[in-house]
Amino acid sequence: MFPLRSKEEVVQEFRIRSIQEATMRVISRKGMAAATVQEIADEAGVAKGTIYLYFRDRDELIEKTFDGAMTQLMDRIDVVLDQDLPFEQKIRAIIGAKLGFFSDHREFFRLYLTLRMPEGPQPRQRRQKQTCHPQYRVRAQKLAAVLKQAMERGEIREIDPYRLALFIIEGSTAIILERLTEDSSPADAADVELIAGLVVDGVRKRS
Amino acid sequence: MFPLRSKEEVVQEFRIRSIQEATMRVISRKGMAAATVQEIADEAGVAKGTIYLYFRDRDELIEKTFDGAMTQLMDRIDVVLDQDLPFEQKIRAIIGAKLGFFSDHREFFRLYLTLRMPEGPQPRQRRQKQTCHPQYRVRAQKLAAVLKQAMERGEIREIDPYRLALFIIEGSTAIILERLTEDSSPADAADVELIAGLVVDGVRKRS
DNA sequence: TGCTTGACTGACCGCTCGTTCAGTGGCCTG
DNA sequence: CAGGCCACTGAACGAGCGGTCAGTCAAGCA
Repeated sequence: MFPLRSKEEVVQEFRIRSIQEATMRVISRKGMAAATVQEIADEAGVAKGTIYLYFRDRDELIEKTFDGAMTQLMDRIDVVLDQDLPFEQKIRAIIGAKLGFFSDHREFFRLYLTLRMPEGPQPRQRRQKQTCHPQYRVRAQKLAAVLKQAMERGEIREIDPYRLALFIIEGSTAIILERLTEDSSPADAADVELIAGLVVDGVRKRS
Repeated sequence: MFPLRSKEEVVQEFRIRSIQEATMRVISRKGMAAATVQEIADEAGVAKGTIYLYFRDRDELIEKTFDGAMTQLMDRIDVVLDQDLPFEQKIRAIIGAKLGFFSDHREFFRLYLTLRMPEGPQPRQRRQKQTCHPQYRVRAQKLAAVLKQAMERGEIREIDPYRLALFIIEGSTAIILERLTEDSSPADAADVELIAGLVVDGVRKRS
């Protein structure tokens, strides 16, 4: 009979979600650098000051927004990575998960593009803090581990696993992002098949 | 006996080159958004005002700097694309050209990362103008045309050529950029071979 | 119903950075 | 050598931003 969350907590969560969703929309419209706190506030239907009740500063807002979405994506993929499947099916499942996620969160992609790049070699930037995450490398390493396993099992040939992981991730991401800019894309399954086929067989004709 | 360029022209060209090179260095250090005109001027050893003698504004400076480097890269690749070579050799040559270019211009990569992304759907941005180039798409289309040719000749199997082009470009770029962050990379030829092998055969074991 | 509380507001502040332009000094010309 | 020219300088300007905080007001309580 006791409510799990008090009324205040519910309101608070709602605010945070509203603001984060507005952040995603604005960034996907204007890009990361051009997204102002004022515009995010307008989009969320709150005053600028309200944002600072829930987030320390602009950087924390963007970081938390990104992390939230990224965690969702990672969770979907991790489920697949941890399953014990033959290589080809695993690739299909991973690509499918990724593709589905980007379809569900079309606004996310601009943010993703801006933040996935490797962190700068220099100690600190001025305008945007060290938001550029190591997550990207962690993800690639996780995939690399799976690929290495497949090599040890003899399912695929021996290639530098980390490079292979990068190749698969970026190659497939390119196609998935392309889908987002298209008016009408082929069925999800068709592009999953296309990418999986490329990874497995390359461009070589199948016999 | 008449000099091809007057003294003034030489000085002018020298200035422009100095400033553009400084721009690349600063952007590669700080990233695009955090690179200020003041720091670029300091790096080039001129006063801030001098930059505005040669470039209308910051956007033109960055755009011209990017275009210059990009044109060099495109020229290198176009030479290969227009040659009449069997598919595998062509892929090797293209990747080799790209890889060589990024080795020669390590500072370029940060700029490249920032600007290659697809242009925003919205009419105009605030901070940075519509600098995001269609060049990226043009390049992908050019490669797609070559791939289509190869399909018609029966050298490779039938796949959506544009998607295939994106996959190859982004996949290979990921590995090439990775090289730039490594302390010591394998020989150029080794990575060219790795990428070409992935494109041609995928991960399938060769018989 | 009057009072208290605190979530929310938005005008304001300080600061950064792109851009300008009056001033300077070195170079060429007559 | 005098004088004009002009590439160059950097202090100053103003736009625009992130962040603040005194004030507002609706909801809950006594």
